[in-house]
Amino acid sequence: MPERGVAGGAPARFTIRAIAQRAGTSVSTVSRVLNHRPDVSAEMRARVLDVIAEADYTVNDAARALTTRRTMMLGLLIGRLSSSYSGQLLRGVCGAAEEHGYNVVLYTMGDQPAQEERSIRALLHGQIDGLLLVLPGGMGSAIAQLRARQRPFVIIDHREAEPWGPSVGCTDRAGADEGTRYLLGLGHRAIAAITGPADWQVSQERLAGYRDALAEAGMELDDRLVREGSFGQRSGFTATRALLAAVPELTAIFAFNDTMAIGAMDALKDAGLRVPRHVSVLGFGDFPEAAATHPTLTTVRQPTLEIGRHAVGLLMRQINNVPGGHEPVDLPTSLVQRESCGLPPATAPHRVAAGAPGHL
Amino acid sequence: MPERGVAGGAPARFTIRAIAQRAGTSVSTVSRVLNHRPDVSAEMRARVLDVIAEADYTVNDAARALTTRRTMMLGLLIGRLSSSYSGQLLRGVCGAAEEHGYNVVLYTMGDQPAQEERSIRALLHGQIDGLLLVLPGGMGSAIAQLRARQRPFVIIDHREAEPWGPSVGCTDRAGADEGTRYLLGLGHRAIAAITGPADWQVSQERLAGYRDALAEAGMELDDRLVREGSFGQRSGFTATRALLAAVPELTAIFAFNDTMAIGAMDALKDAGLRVPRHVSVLGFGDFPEAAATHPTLTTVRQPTLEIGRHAVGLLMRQINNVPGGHEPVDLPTSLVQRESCGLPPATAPHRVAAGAPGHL
DNA sequence: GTGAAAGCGCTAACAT
DNA sequence: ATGTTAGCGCTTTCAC
Repeated sequence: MPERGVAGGAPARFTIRAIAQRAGTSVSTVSRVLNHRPDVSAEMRARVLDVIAEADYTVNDAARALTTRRTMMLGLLIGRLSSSYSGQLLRGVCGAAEEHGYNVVLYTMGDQPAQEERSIRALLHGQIDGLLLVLPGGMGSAIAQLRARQRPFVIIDHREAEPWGPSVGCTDRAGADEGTRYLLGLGHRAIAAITGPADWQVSQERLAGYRDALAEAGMELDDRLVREGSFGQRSGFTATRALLAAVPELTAIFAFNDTMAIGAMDALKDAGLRVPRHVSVLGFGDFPEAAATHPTLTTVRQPTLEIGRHAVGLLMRQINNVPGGHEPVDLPTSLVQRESCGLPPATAPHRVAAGAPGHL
Repeated sequence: MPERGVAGGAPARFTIRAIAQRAGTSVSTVSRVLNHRPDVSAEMRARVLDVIAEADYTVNDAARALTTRRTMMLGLLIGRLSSSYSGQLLRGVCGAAEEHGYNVVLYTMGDQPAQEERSIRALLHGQIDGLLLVLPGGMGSAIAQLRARQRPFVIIDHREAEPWGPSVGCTDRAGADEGTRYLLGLGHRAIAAITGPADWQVSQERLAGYRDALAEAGMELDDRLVREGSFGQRSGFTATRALLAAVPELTAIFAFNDTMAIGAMDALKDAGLRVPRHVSVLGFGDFPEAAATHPTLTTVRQPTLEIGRHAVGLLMRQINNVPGGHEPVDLPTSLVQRESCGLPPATAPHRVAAGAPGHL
């Protein structure tokens, strides 16, 4: 419940008029100084600046927004805030926004559906100048509304069905392809995949890339080797256990994000297997913790920070009516080789020799 | 560089005046309807609402902010966005803000010092109605400025020197005390501590709690058992290695946050030691991943989400001129027992028997 | 219960 | 280079 009008808001402050009077000039001149306009004499500028400093004056952004029709605020609508992914994205978005003189308003979706309404309303109300949407999938109606209203928006890590709108993602499919080929190149043949939620577009793309690589090597996708995860660590753990039980001969696991890869390594170690000696683990994302695990995680780098930056750039183009920037963009992924992938063990299945089954 | 005035901003929309005309009434009546005022006849309200719906009208928040002197926006200034801690906090803050009809503007500090200036400027400019500050330490000048201007603010997880300002944290000292006593109760005597950065207040508090518990048990703090970490996973890993080398007889490690605890478990496993059979590990925070590690992490729960919620509550009181809420508040910590702590091994040092030194 | 009118503090023509 | 003035779209007295 909004508590509007409950009591007085901000304390009274100086206005541009007061500054003008004290400086013995007009409000427009003060405004010019405030906005760094060139057409003010040096001495006048200095005088005004002096008065401003002395009075400890600050402009009223609400008034400015009312006349300029710009709030200098961007919105960012995002779901699961807890993940490492979101942290990176936030950093990219905030950093880039700042460079454009913009601030970022955060809208979290929580668990409720249709929570995106708040952010869209804000955009429509002119509280923000543009909106960045991080959507796992669906949500077409919200997009349609924004499009109909012609308000600036950019979708992150998701591409709508045609007609395409402005979006920024990465080469998920090619990245998964490259990762899988890397594993194949090392000599692995039984490569398991722990996917993300099936209805997320990125999961589908990465699975397609995985399949591409197998096909290229003349192999088919083996259903026993594919498990659906939730992008959470626990799901990587349990999927790996199931995989180990069902397909003892596997020598590599490709987790479709780093968090699940960490869970997978946990499960492997727990089963008495060493990474990468017995089983190689490949992640996707290159989250900050990928470099902190032990062994460090080899992973397909998702340029999350750059995606955030790029999305802001596109949004700024729309806000400033610069042509272009309305088409989907995919930033390149890259393979980051660390310690968690190696040659497959000479003899398989090695599980038998390794012993130490853990408390399965 | 702000791109103000580069081109037209938002497209023209309906105004309250247009709605009034179409509904055959006055702007004030429309305003009353908009603000759910009771003094409007039912039929008039219905008529206005109809017109609003038909015209797809939305209020202009900038204009509203100008007259009410309220933007319905809160600021949140925070450093390291990548940590799990910040994700939890963001969720708490955003959720609580929403319940008050508020949105949250994010200000990240990045690496630059004095980056807090932007958020404070925003508060002073009336772009936000209040500011939440997450500060590791110091930053007294910023606080002083806010205090001098009488603008609403609340500090999170840090308590200023007297005169105290409004702040919300948790019982770090008591929590560390309880955690250490738990370990002592299990029979551990050689309990190592991996602290956070020495200049962070929370590090100091937790260290004091650790010392309290030892003192209570008639023990003194052993310098060899205390290592300074950075709250990052890697630092937990390296600190544990150093600890293992220096004090082979240690049977428990108390990491001052969960991230370092995870790094510690990694190092332990890498050295061929089982958790908790050979060494117990206790964390601090109860971050989401604490329940996802293997073994799951026993930890001192820091009510991060609640801290965020509580801070918002305090801020709202200030904004609404409700008395109180200007003193420091510490929310209670609690011990979450999971799997990573157990009895110390019967014979120590067990390292000798365990073998498998890893690639130290 | 409803309407008229006065701002909120700023920017941006337009004049000089 | 500087000043005058008309809004931006809303809320809010104050009349009626």
